Amino acid sequence: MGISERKERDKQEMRTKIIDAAISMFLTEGYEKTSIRNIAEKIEYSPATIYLYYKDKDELLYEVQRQAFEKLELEFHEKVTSADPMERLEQLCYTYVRFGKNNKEMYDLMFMMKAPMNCVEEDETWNNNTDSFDFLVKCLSDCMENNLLRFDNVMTAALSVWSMGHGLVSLDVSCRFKAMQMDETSINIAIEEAIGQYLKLIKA
Amino acid sequence: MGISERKERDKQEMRTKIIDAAISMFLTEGYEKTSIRNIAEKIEYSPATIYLYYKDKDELLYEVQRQAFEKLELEFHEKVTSADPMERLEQLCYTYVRFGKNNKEMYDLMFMMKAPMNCVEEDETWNNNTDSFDFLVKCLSDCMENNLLRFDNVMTAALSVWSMGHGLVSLDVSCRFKAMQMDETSINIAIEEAIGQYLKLIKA
DNA sequence: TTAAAATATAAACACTGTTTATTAAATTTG
DNA sequence: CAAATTTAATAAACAGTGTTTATATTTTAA
Repeated sequence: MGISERKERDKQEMRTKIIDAAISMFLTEGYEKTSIRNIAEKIEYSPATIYLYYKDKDELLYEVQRQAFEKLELEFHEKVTSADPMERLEQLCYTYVRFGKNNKEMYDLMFMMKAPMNCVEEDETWNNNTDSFDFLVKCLSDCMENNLLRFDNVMTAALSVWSMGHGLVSLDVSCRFKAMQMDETSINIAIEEAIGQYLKLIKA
Repeated sequence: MGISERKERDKQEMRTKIIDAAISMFLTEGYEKTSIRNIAEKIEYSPATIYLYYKDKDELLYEVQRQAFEKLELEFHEKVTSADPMERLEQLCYTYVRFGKNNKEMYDLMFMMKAPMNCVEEDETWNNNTDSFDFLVKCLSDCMENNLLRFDNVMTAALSVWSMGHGLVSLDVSCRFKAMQMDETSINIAIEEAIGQYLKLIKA
């Protein structure tokens, strides 16, 4: 029965073909400005064909998000290498913010896009990013077990650290730091300073 | 020459009619899902008429943002009333976060929408929100002049405080706290805790 | 080789923001 | 007051969107 296996391979190949085109276009043009027709044109298939492999445009986004979170997690495992818990936390924070700044469009798809989150729904779909989040929680627990942090609740700690990191990145990604009359390099410096400062503040 | 004045009044009235419809629809349905045709239908005019009063859909958004920032500033002046600088900072932080949580769709238009910021352009358009930001800077300066804060640079301080506040609100608005397996009330409590915690941390 | 199943697509539907040519109304001028 | 002109509103069209359906085309099974 090699035939049905080859068919399955072909199907996966096609899905990959589509998602690769989608990724590259989402990242260069953004989600909204990328149309199914454009993706279809890029892979030289008709628009309707895409709907044989993905339910709708949102499902393309979910898959892209999945891969993006994989990439973030990989970055964590590559860059958060210290044995010292506190040093690990520092590496984690800098890695997170730099990941956002180096992959702005991707960061937008992961953490800022509101459209397909659909606050209401129950969603199996959004079991994403828990890995990365768990990574943070683990790191914070390690610090707090050794009384290295001025937090008394791990979840509040995680919420705080994440919010600080996300605040810095997302205001930058959405260009809101324009409100501060500073040039780009000054802002970049200030952002790194802010992280360092924050890390000092939360140290016990 | 009362005629041209009445015409000017009529024109303003029409602009108000349009923007009021736009606001209410942006806030209930969101910017993307609100169409010019829907707005036109609501005010019982043809879609093309709107273009006689506003250049395009983005210009509607800019006007809505302007009014939203006015509302935030008003809230600041209403709720940030203490004479004590440090107490003022606390009031400011809580006011900001609660404003975001009570006006999620509006907060999205103000601080999260990427579309019409157009990072590149020079924009006179985006002289918004500087008032609110200046309010924060003033508040922080007052604190720091009295050595009440563990910051040594006002701009870094402003960047940090804003990022923390924005991080908390925007992750909530965009439903990303779903990654933490917590119910809504727990998250709301944790957010308020995080602010209190942060304020303690930055106190000298 | 023919019948059946899987795959791809053209065409259509109901939308979108925006522009243009046309019509209707209000105002100014002779 | 009537005619000419400016102003205001719109219908219709353009080029685009996500998505569905009915129609080929190709591949597999009998």
